[in-house]
Amino acid sequence: MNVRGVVVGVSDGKTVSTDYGESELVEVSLREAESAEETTVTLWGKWTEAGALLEPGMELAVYDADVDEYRGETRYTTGDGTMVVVEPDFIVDVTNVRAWVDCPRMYYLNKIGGIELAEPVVKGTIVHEVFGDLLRGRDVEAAVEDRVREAGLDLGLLGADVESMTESVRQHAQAIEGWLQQGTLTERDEYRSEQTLISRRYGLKGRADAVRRGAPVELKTGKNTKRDPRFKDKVQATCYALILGEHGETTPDTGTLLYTKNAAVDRAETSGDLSPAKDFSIGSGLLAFVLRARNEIAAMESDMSVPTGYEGEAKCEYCFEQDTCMAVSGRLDQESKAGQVGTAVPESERTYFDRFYRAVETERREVHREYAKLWRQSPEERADADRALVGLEPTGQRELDGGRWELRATGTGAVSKIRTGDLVLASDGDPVGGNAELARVERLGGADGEIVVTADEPVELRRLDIYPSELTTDRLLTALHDAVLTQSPEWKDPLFGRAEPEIDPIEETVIDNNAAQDEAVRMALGAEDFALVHGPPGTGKTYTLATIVREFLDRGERVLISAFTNRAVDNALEALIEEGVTDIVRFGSESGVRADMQEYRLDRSGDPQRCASQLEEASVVAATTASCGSRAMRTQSFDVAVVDEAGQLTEPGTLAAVALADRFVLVGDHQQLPPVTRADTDLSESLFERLIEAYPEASKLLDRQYRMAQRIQAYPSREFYDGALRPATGAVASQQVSDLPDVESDRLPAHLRDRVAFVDPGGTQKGHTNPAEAAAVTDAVESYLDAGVSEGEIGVIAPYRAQVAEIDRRVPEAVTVDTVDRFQGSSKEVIVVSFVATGSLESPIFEDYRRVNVALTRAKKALVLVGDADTLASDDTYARMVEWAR
DNA sequence: TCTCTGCAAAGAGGA
Repeated sequence: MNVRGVVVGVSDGKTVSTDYGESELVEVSLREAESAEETTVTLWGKWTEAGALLEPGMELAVYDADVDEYRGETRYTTGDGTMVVVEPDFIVDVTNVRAWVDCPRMYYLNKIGGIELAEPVVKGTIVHEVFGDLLRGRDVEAAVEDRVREAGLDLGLLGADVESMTESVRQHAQAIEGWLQQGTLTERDEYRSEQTLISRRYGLKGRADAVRRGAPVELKTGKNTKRDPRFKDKVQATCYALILGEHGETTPDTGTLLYTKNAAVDRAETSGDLSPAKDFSIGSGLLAFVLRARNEIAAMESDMSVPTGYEGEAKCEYCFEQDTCMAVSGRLDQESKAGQVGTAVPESERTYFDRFYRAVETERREVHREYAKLWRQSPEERADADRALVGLEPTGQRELDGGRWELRATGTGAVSKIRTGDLVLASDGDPVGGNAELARVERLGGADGEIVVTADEPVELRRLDIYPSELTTDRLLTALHDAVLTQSPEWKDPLFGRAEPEIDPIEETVIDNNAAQDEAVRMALGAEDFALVHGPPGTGKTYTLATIVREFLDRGERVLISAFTNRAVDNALEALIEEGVTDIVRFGSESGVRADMQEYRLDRSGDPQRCASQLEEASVVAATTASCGSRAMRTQSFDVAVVDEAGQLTEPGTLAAVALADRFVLVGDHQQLPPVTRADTDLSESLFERLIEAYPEASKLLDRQYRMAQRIQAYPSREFYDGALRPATGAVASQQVSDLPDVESDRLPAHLRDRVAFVDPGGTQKGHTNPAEAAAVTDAVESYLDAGVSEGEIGVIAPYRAQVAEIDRRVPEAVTVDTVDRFQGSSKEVIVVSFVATGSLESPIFEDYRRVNVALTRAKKALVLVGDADTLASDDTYARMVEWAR
């Protein structure tokens, strides 16, 4: 029997005499998830360790428990083959179990500090890729050369020599080949490389290097002359065996570790066992052990405590990370088995670190909840199936040069969040238990409805799921680590309120036709610590940013340009190029960078020296904040970081960029959309907003807007900018649709002749759509088209994606229809907004008034609001908006 | 049923 529920209470452990001698037991009372009834589970023997980890409120799953009838009530007890899982919804990565078994503190250090760029790591990555290539039947020489080439930037930053790296990788590859040949298995079908494995049952995920006849194979590029694999390596392979057992009919009873460096060890000098491949047997004891280790991690993460190292058996004197461990322990004043060195950062910084650490980890839990959506199979459970495209019909697959596969299918035409360029889980219909591969979306919803993805292995393409990645959360932690632990006290002073930011604006005028922009530039150039540029819609903040960057460059400074989204980074670059700056390196993935910026993109493959010097010698580097946290970018330092759309960035997200520089300039608008987070935590407020409130004198408001007619900007200015916003010129103030070529405003219906109009079609909200509003929006759009406004000059904004789809069906294709969130940053001559809500404004989407600000301020010459006037009037802010618009 | 973008991930070493 399986039982799962929330822990209500845990008894003290006790020792009892049984037929088999003395035994330990712990009793756990659970409220069952299914029945909501209370029941008791008795944990025996080693499973009592789980009892020690449990706290009321935590979840527990017990699989294959024995059932007892005790005084008429059903009780459960662990027996042969029972598996106990603490907090099963917390998805632990297999490599983390490996690190934890080695030393729990190592797990924590890896998490907060990331793994630094180092030659063994880069070589390891290359050899793993070659391993995959060989399993897929690729020629060794070609694979080695290609994979070394691809690591060009990393190798260059390390100053590594290509020839010796290639030679070394070749030796490792030969060890792999030797192993492949000596096996009796020759058919490729027996192998499966780099398989993504996700366990719902045990709360585990990972990528097995290879699976051979259903058993895990792990590649290690180190040497091991013992006969047995290293324990932590066995643990890793056993985790994969556990997951494979869940998905297949049986749990594999052996695993293989492949130590490829053994092949290069001089036989004359070593007496040990130099065969690279070492098999080991996987018994029930080891399977239960790895699960208990996984449980320890899940329990520790549940209360977010910090491991000390005493939890494990590791000997600090043998540990390569001993120095790092002591330094981190010292700086954060954490208890540590290795001890502490150095002085602790001030208490306020430790509190700050802790506060944001918890916020990021809370966010991580929300990412984990998205895994649960992967295993919802039935249509009813797929209520929010916009995270997946299901019911695809495979239409073909072919092998590409370099061993990857192109997979094709036709879709059902359903809408989802999946977009071209996304990393997704491509599967045969079951992303968890079936055949699934990480894949890249190459094409989506062409005219023929065909979907094209590329993956390492062929899969019958029947379903695509968004792959919940922890990359962002991981990088927020490393940014926090870098800022708090490695920056100087002086750098941190104003961030922690110990000193006012110093600004000595430069004297000379830079922008002579806009006083606020000019002052912003002069402040930014004269900032000792940081300066803040507050740019409401249409105030030329991107131009101001580009001018700031150009001025810094003229003074010989090295500048980092960053923003949360690729789009914002590319926009900033575009403005900089217009300023005549072209000595630029755009750091980012091919799919992320806009087509017209590809020529500036750093090619990370090729000659190491060339790759590295392109990055190191660039006076301007542009990257998203997520990329700023990458290993390569963390090796770089800048005089100044200039961050655009800073109001959209979490505090640690901003730190990822600014921690790479001596000083920084944040450009943004905290009255527009805040950072996107899943959980409501300290991450919801941007660093920009915090600093602008703490140090208004370090900020400059750009108060002249070049976008909206005066009639349009009136309400947003009053409501969101204390009335400080005004049109830059008379022409801006008085613009109207009849200014557009071939537009005759007398052809517009009377109610649309004003620059701002309100239409109440009297519809009813249905789910997240309102068909009557969609029709009214379409009418308004048609009216403007009839009056001569061209399709590309009209935009439609709705709060929900469902309504966006509803409207999109009805209007010509060249009319842009999108959610508020995705419209931020752009503008149109004519904007029509659909509010959807009728009856009540009780939806979180209406709570944040900044969203309305964004919607209204996209319009230049005409703005039409379509909504239910009575409903909107039920909220003061919206009531004022209706009054203004009517 | 709220909105959303980033990211390949996992990769090493030795008493």
